[in-house]
Amino acid sequence: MTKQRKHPTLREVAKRAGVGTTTVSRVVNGVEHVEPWTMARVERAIKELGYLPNHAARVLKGYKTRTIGLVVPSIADPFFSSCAEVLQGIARQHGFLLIVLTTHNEREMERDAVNTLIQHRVDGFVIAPADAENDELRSLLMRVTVPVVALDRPVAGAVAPSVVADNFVGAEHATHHLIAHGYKRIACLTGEIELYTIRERARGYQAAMAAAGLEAVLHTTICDYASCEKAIAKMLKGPDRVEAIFTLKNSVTVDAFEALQRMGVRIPEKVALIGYDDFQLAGTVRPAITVVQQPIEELGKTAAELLFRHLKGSSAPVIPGEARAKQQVLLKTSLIPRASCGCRPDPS
Amino acid sequence: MTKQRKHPTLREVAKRAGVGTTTVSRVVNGVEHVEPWTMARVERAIKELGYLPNHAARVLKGYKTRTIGLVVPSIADPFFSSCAEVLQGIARQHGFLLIVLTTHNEREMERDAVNTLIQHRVDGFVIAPADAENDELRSLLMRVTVPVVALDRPVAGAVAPSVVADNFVGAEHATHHLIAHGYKRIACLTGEIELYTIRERARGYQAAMAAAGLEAVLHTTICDYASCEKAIAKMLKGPDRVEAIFTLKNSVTVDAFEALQRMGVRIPEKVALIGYDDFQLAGTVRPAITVVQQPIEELGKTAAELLFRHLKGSSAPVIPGEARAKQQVLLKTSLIPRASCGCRPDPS
DNA sequence: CTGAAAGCGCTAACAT
DNA sequence: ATGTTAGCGCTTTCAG
Repeated sequence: MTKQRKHPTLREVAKRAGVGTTTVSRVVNGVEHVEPWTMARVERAIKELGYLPNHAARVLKGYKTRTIGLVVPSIADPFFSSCAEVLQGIARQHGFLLIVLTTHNEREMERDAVNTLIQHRVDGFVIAPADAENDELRSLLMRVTVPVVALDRPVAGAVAPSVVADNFVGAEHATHHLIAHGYKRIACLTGEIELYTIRERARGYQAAMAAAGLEAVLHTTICDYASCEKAIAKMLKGPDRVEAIFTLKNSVTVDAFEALQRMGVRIPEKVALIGYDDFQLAGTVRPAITVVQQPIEELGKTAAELLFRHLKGSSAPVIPGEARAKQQVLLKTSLIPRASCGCRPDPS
Repeated sequence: MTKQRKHPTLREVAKRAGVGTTTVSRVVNGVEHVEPWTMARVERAIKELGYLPNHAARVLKGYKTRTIGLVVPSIADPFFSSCAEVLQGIARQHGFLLIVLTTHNEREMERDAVNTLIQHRVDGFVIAPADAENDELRSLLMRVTVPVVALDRPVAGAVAPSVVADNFVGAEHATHHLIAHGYKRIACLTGEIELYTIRERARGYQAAMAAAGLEAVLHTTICDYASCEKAIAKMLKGPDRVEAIFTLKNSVTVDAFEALQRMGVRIPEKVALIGYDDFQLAGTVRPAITVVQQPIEELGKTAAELLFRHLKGSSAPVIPGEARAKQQVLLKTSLIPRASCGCRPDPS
């Protein structure tokens, strides 16, 4: 019952079919100039041996690897996993494989990830850089000779085209919305302020507040439920009582909602709430939470399409670094008005 | 400003360092017997050229690819993306890469995925089979000479070791819990009954009902909010009014909750609810939803560890198919009692 | 301690 | 229409 221990090679197929290796290669690659009869025998041999071409050998011969990479902070994060899903789908359509690497927003892991991808000779990759101002990453990317697309966060110096959501305008818009409701004291809660996206959102909030002549109240150190509850509890007492809260990331939105609920603070009557980023039950909880929704699928799709456009276009010699198209795509977010901002009286 | 267009080769490094290719290879692979001075020069050349070994060439020489695959229905699904995250992390610890392939539970895509992985000569892979009874997959897996681990769903015939949660007992337990609360008419709602996991859960529900001498009311065609609401509306009227609902998958749980809420049916007073699978806001909504929680991280971790144990162990010739260890790991689920089952009076 | 050379499996001239 | 052959970049005996 001994099965073949090794993968059959093209030569073995050739021998079995009684033909030369070239012929087998032709059949495998669907090239013409093969007698139907020969072809049949070769195909039979292939089937019998369960032959599958050795990818490494093909790559060594100069073939593309037909593999792309995705470098993201985390794949468990719904945002990035959705992007990954889209990217994987499009890659598959093109007959490409997807290698996923996570960085947890650490520069070192990011560098390793990119190097690994280069070493594996991927044909291109998509990356959500931990830090836009990372010089090491920039120069690394500069030397890369395959297409690279930045996702969700740009790379400074236009080293690669990028596809990002308009965090600034999204946050500005949400803040505006709160202001239009008549709230004056609007606080903004977040953590991970070191991230590009969060910083942009914070800037948007501040800009909207400044434009309305309102004082910005920005807490950037909310890292868990406890810190969130504490911050909110403090904001709710005293003469400067906050009337509305704008949370800049999903986890903080949920924590804030939970805290408000536990403290028995009615939303939006006592405090209004808007969160950045939509999530599964945002419309189901009571009150339903108003959020800024990001075009997640579209981000992934656009990045993928951009990548493959460069991939297909660059059968001509690839241009590295600065000469690359400096395409920067900025995608619109949308405000999903639900109940928590005060837009509608809580529905039945 | 012309950058090198191609990747530098080992030979180029050798030439530049004025040594033979063997020496460079030794330095790259950290083998001894290299004069410090020679080593220094080689390392300098490597740095200057930005040399990274060509993975394909190494593989062709018989190296392992140090790559593993993951074949799952969807990577956007929180369950599988969490598994993917864990797997990726463990792979990285071992210096391995992760290739992700999605099947959408379609046999054809699954077959293609496995073939692709074989072709890429991955060192092993984890797969969540669309269908345990798929003969084609079974024979395909039989011929595979690298370690394979089934995740979340087993493969019939013990063709590969598997790591799955105990869906049957989990559902049985939840149903028991409802019965213990005194409910008699307990309905079970789900879709995708063709999936192994769902079928097991349905069996668990039926077993528990039968054991209690209760009549099972099983709806297996809930596919969206509308069908869910309709089914619930019907169950709520008439003399056979349902007292409790057990939903077998996340989306149905959420839909059921939403429907009950919209219809103004109080939970758990009018109808109790337990859902299979925990989710982000299950504890935050009011009433908080009682759920069967799966050990997601542990599933991923166990599968990964199993895979790498086989990977490391099998430096000895690999045994294909039936001879492989028929390890079947069954992981416990846990019931998270919250308010929706009637366990606690709604907390403040 | 170091280098020359063989060959992994495949494709693509170049014969025939 | 089909076979022969030379490498792709690397590791690895085997000699020096």
